[in-house]
Amino acid sequence: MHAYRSHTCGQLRASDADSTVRLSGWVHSKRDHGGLLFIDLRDHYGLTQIVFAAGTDLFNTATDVRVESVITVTGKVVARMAGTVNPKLPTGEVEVQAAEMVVESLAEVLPMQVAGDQDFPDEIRLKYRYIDLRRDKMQRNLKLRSGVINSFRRRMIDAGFTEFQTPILTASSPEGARDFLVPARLHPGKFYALPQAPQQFKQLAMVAGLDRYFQIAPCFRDESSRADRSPGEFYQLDFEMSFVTQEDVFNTLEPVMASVFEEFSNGRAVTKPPFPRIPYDMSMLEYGSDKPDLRNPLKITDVSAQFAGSGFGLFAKIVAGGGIVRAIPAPGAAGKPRGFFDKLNEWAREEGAGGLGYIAFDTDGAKGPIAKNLEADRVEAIRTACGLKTGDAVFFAAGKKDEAPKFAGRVRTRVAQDLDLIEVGEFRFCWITDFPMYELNEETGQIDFSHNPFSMPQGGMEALNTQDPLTIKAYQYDIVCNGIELSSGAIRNHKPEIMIRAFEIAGYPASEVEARFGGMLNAFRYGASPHGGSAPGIDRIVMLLADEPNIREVILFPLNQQGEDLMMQAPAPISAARLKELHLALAMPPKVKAD
RNA sequence: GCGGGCGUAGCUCAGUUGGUUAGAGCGUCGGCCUGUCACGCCGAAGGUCGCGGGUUCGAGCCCCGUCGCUCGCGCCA
Repeated sequence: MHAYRSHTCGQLRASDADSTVRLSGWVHSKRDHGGLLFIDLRDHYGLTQIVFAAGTDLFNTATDVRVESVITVTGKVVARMAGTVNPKLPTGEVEVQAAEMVVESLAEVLPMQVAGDQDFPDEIRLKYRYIDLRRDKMQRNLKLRSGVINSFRRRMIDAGFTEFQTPILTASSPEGARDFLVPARLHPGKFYALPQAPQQFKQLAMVAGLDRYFQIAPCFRDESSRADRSPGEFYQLDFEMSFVTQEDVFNTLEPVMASVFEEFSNGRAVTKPPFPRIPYDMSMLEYGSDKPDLRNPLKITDVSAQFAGSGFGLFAKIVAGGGIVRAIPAPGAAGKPRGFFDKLNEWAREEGAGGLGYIAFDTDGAKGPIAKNLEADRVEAIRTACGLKTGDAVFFAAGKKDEAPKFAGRVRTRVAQDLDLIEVGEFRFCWITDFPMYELNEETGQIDFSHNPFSMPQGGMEALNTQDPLTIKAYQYDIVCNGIELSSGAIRNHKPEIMIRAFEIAGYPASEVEARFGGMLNAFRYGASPHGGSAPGIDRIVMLLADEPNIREVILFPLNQQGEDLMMQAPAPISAARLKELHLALAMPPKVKAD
């Protein structure tokens, strides 16, 4: 066995000239000049140019080695001649004159190229992920991911937290998503669930007196993927604290989050703590979303009153029928050509809205179909309510009470994009607070939990017993950055009697609560500290910092959108013998053939 | 489950109003080249235009169906 590298491919500098070195790595690119051959040798640390002189066996061997083969080269480091220095490479002042070469591994013709910046389809990238990962961008993203996790871990420990591991084979948790299940061989007909989050375990850790827990926790949910949501599995910075109020949780996480982002932001501005706290109701009104992108300066106003009983019959009718009208400002848009407004109207129809009305406040008065029919004093009232001046325009999202606010939010995003108002290169954080405890299920007419049933209701038992359930808020909060929800969290309900009452309102009898969550309820009967926490998503944070539009770009070996691993061929059928051992029988849907 | 986009050489893409033998770059193979660094130059191979059906004298292009990938909705408290 020969010796491998004495240096990495990113290491050599002018000061190393005249020393003899040995480098190992991948053939990144070859430039064959007939009598002279250059190879850029690549490893995790960088590129170094190797020179092969003509007329030797070594030269012929090197000529035949395909790109992405792995070689070890021994030779002398020489300073490059004037005019041949490559300023783009840190090692560009030197090159290695090859004297010996060992071919460690020959590469066949590649399904995708590593050098260059050509794009390849995800199917190929995922099937040959080990080649895709050789590319510079992927190496940088994964190093960033490691750095972010390391930084979180250090800062959490510095903040007095201790890291613990919670079980992977566990029982179904109350997160509300579909579980991944694992058959229990020793218990026929029974299944483990993979944790959707370590929710109950971290709460039990608080009851155990561990005071401040955190974990870089793997979580598993059997739900559809999105660009910012990987199918199946993801990682959270899961943490929980005893004897804290909501403000204590905010004050603990904010400096950790802000400093991790500052550490890796590359000069992009980061919101300084304290982050803005926006109550859920206000967020839905002003931003039309519970995860507002604060880089977008536009704010929505409710103008239902201005249209009630007005001359603009369409909106007047909507308001009379219990609907609402929201106004989205479009600063400076009054001068835009008719096509600008038509295009948005067409977009709104594609979005399923009736259309997108507008008023343009031009120098010679209010313009547009709505302004023609709406009384002048009402037009002026809208202008004032929205804080608009001459030259501005305003769009209207009108509809049902539960639909119009969200549509207004999409209009807000779209208008800001079209007017180029979103400040890129910034990280704008906020907390969304005071989520409703319950919501009305439109289909069944019943009252459901709107978020986490284990949150403490604001007002406690008294609120549960005296208030209209739909007006009760929870100590439940989200942290949002640039319109992306990084995490939900809550002050938990640690009182069994309040929990049973809270479930009773949502239609669950005490017996069922005891049956499903008896473990945790019991724990709360033997002395439970009040506690709360949160769990920011690691993948999304790295995605934001890496400025990547898709979460797969920051995951080592991601699944595709269908939840398949094209490289490892998962999921895969299992043998009849294994099925028998697990006491399972398949009942295939008619469309799918068992393969 | 539903909707949008895409599917042409190994890869990225072009392909006119439906009209002769479907093109380019990268990659591959062969040849030339001693200072390149995405080297350059010459040449070659490589195509079931995702699949099936239809319209037409004629389909990569139009229509219907279907499959795959992707983005979104539902779902994800």
